[in-house]
Amino acid sequence: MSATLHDVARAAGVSIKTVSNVINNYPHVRSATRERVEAAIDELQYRPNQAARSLRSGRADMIGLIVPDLRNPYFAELADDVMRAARAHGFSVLIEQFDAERDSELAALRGARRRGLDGVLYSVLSLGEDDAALLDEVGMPMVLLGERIFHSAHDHVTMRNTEAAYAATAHLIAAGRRRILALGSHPGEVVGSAGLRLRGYEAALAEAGRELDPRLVVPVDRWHRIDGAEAMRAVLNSGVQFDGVVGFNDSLALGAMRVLLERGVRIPEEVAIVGFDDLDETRYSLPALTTIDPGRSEIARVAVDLLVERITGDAEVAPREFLADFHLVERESTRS
Amino acid sequence: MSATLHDVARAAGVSIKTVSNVINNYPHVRSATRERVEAAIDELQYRPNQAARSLRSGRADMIGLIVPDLRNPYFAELADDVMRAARAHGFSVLIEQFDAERDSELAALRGARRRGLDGVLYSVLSLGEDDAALLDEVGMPMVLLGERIFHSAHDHVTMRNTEAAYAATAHLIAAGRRRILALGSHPGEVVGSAGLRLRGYEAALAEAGRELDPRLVVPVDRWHRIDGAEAMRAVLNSGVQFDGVVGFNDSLALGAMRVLLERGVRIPEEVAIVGFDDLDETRYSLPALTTIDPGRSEIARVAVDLLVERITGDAEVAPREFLADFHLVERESTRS
DNA sequence: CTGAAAGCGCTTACAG
DNA sequence: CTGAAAGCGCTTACAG
Repeated sequence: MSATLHDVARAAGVSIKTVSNVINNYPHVRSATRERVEAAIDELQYRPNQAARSLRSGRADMIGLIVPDLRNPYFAELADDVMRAARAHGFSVLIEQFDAERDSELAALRGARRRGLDGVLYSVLSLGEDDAALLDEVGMPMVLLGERIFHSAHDHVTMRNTEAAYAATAHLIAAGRRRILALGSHPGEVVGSAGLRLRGYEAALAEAGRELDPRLVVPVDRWHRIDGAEAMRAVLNSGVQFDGVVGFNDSLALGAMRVLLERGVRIPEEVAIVGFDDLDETRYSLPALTTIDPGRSEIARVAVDLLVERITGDAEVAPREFLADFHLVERESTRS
Repeated sequence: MSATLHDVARAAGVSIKTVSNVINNYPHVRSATRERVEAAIDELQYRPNQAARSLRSGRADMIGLIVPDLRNPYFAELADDVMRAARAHGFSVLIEQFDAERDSELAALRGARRRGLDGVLYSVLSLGEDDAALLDEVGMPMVLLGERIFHSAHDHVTMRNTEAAYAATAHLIAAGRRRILALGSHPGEVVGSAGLRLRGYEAALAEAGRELDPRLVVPVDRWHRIDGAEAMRAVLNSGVQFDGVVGFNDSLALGAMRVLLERGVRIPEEVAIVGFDDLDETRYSLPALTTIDPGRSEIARVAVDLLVERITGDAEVAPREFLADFHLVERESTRS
């Protein structure tokens, strides 16, 4: 078995409390004592037992990240950002994925509790406003990412969906595009990302004095590449004319772009495209995709900061909302 | 505070041992007793304290996955596969990323120990054969993924690099390609993936009675998209003629493909390309990329199985090696 | 600046 | 089939 605090204390000729003080960088330890203890630690290859520490202190120094799917590059990049932010606070990150079904999402939330985490970042997907009560059952500090639940008692970090979609659409209008497709709507949705982004699209058209042509608002099921490709195929087959596309995320835009290129449509000459998310790969597509940088790394950093504050500090602060700064990244797909 | 075993025991009128038996599905509990205990658990919303459980049992039911970088889709997809495999055994996965520097890799290994994990899956990058001793210091069950360290005392799960590269190259030869680029070599490397794949490339040429033209073996620094793009640019500028490319991974192949398309080279008519890894996105590139499916989900499953066996079972079994089955996935980039 | 004691909430032996 | 006791390895709160 590996060495314990007692073994180190015995070897260094001090009490276990003093060893604990050294390990936890308690400042008032005489430096001679500290050195003796450190020598014993090295000698015995002592490593604190995390379970014992956790049991006594009530802290695991670990947070959960509950996301739909790491194969989706958006969440993989978010996970990377979150892990870096957490590390800066000395926290590890346990990632829990869930599938498209609601039950799987609830199971992931319950799992967080079972695993003895200190708190969770939860990227809401299927749960809606009616589920706010379920969130309270999680029973630990939680920060929400994403859009669905607006009136919950939790901190909430997200992007400026509507403003960003406005900016993306206005960018195409300024480039002289007359008929702009909104690719990725979820009909009937109001508070989700799709609803908010559609609002920005509409606002930009209204601002420019354009009529909204409902045939240009293209609904999709999910926001994966395949959905963008299929929707674009349907649009092309329907004969609707357009010269610009606002993809509600990069995957949709990339899927649509692939179909356009396949059909021999020139980008950006005939059709200009903007996406959303600034995925790493948008820099490497051909043409490189103009997109909205939603401030994801800022979102990750702020979300971790808020969560750590809840974990370590006063839990009685009122729920906070943070909206990250975004900006348009202009690349080849809209450059004339 | 939340309820403890004692609270439940008191409410159900039994000892804490009986509650523990119910929670752990110990079979010999009278069903009337079980029901009474379960009612008390529901009533009090009791959840076992994971730290206490862990301290007493010596098990955390958590494994580490140490990988270079989740932004790299290969590792994101691997992480997804590993998490699914681990869940089937009731284990969670703590992901620890490291950067390109050796020190960061060592820190990740040390962190695994500090976090009280039961074991780790470690995807070796910078550490070499000389570091085998360091691996033993990790002091917990470990399964290696990848190539670098061959003679270690640990289980090792990997793909058939040489055979797969042979198959990729042979596929291009069979399609009538005469001058095939090997994109992604690491000069001087023997036991790493690059060395092994180069060997397969060479073997396929030899088998077909072709001479090896050293100008067709293109070294790169790392295996990211940008490296494939830059290397391809250099090749095109050098004037070396070729009609086929074996990219040593998909990212290199996709980066090279982008540059070829930019220069107006037709794929596959003028140049056919094969990659390695079967990343999700190779299905959606234009043209879709022919690639090697290295059996990654099998690798993840077997690696988790071996690790769980080490954790729960007899640790004295000799180190095992497992090579996954691969296959060539033919898509547009080589289809004539 | 350091120590002796208590106890976090479980599971593990053992007993009956 | 169930119970009473011990103890996993720390940190906390207190004392000096």
